[in-house]
Amino acid sequence: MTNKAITIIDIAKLLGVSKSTVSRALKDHPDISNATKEAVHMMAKQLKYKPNAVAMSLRHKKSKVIGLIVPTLSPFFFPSVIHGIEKEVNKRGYNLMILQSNESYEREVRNVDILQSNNVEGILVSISRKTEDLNHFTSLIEDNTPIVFFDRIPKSIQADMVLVDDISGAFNAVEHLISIGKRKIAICLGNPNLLISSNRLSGYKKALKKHSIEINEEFIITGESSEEAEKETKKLLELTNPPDAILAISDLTMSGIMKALYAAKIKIPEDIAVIGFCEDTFSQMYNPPVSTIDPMGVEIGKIATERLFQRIHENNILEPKTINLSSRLIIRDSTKI
Amino acid sequence: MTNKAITIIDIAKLLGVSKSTVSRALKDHPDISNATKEAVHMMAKQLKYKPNAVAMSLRHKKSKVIGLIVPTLSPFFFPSVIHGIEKEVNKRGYNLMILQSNESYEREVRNVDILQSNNVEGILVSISRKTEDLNHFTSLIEDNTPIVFFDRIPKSIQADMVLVDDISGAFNAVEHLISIGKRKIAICLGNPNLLISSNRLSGYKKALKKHSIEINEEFIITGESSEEAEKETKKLLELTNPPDAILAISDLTMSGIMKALYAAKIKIPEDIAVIGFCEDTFSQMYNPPVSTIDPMGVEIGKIATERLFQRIHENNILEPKTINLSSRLIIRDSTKI
DNA sequence: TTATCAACCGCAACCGGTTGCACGACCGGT
DNA sequence: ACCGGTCGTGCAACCGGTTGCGGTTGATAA
Repeated sequence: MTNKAITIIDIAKLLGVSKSTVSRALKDHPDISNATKEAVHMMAKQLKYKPNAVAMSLRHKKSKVIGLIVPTLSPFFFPSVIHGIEKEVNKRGYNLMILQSNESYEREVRNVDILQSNNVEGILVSISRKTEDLNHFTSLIEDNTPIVFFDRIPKSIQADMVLVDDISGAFNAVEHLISIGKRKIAICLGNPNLLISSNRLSGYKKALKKHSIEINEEFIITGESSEEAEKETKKLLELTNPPDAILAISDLTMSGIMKALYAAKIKIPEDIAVIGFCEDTFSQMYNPPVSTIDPMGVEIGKIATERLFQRIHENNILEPKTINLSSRLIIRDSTKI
Repeated sequence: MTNKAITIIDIAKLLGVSKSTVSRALKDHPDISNATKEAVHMMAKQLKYKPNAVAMSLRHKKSKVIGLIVPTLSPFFFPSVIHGIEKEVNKRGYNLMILQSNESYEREVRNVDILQSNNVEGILVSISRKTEDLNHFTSLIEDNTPIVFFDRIPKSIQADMVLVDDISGAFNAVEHLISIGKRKIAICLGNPNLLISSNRLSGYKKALKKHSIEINEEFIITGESSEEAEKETKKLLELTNPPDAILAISDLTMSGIMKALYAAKIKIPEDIAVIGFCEDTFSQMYNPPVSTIDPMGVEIGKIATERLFQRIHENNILEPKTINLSSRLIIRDSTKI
């Protein structure tokens, strides 16, 4: 937009009418005669007039923009969520402004400011690992800005939340492993600060308890990166009594686990069955394709966005609600005995 | 922002000064006395004043927003690019508005309009498959809007382009396969409308020619989806004289190829070596990890954004330039004999 | 002829900042 | 006492639209 863009004033001058007339004509206001309307529309088309969204945003305090804050854009989960969000946002004629917090509290606060400054009509957030203080969000809520948290949700705040039921997800995965005859079931966790870690762990424990399987602390390992997961898995394999199944908490850890198993020439699922919380696309890339409790990134994005627009359209007077998507267990060869 | 936000007028009233004074005080204008400045800053902090980016954008015709149009947000390539872009954009205090064309020409045109309407200061584009007519871009360029095309570039337009050298990438991949003793080399293409398909194919042919290997049309297959690639690969394997190496043109095709090879219990790389244009993260998920000509999504995003800011800062008077990143050949077990 | 009333359109304020210019106060020098 | 120059601040226009209200015109009714 470095060059001068066409404005309604240009049209008005050329047509010898006032800019208010042009404005009204362009939106078919009944006050304007058909002749004038047609002339204005013609001229607008001819000059390739494009309404200035910024000016309208200033006037209406409505920007038609939704803000999104994610901790990271690295694979695998958040890009999928964005995929789901963008579709819904676009469908409604809105646009998406994406900001990354990079797992930094300060950046997150700054990002909230930026979105406010830009008059976004609603905000979708997955909070950073470092975020403890929630003032930047509570003041947003007090300002009456529609907001929906997803996946990485704050523990104590009155607002909409969208997440998958990780506890039952892990529970089902472990029960599935038990159902195919596995009893020495390991779990590889990710970052312990994340709610998903503790939730999935508790689902894991719950399932073992139900089936009277003792919890073996040696089977609970942590791998925040693929490399770490690989290393820890190798240690698992060296145990005098190694596991016969592994539950991976994320795509990243799954990747490390599979590398370790490949390297050790473990037979999957005969020797060790494998299941993980993997986005569907990626879970099929392994050999064998791995069973998965779909983290449903795309769906989360979709549902969170739908809820946000509900808020926007109903003037933000809805009661805060937590939407718990039940996760989908997809069984593939890695757990088919 | 449903509630009334604090404006400089609020500050002005409370302090009994004019809004111009507040405006100048907030940006440390030398005309304003220190006493006034301090008072204003105090009050601003106290009221949690946030400047209205929309108003400033309207005044300055500068929005601090970069627009991005991609054909799709589905894995694998474009999310990586966005990862690279967002980092650079954010580093410079700008924000990113992301639009998807969904491979539709009409949506692409609409998206260009939207970005113009929002006064974005620059645009990054990877064009849709359907795009033949380029008027929406040429008029942008005539309007003097900084623009950089990446990856999916239009054939005839005077503008900056960023892409990886696919021809030499494919060439090097094939030479690498030859160097490990393979001569019956197949290639699995993707959408034939894409420049990357024809470029990578021509690199493939060039390498074969150089080493006096006859081109076998049976070895040139097409799989736009993973499933299609899988099916076509199976057909390859049933040939009386099947290939001893396969070059995959994308993550998606690689996924299908590997599935077919797994199913047929082909030994990789002994029976068939495999190499593909895969994002690094994903290429390591296979068993064995596959060699790859890194499509360098993140880097493309980074370089394209850097170039765009160069344009923005130098008033868009640069000569159009095509930046050809040379691709990186990463050798992993799938081609290690 | 004059009051009435649509139909059609323009004026001006507004959204929240920025900025050129003018203005008043105060100073020192002559 | 008068002039010139700083210093600090306010006025008002501007960015590009929107909109309440009021004005003009012509036709129709009284």
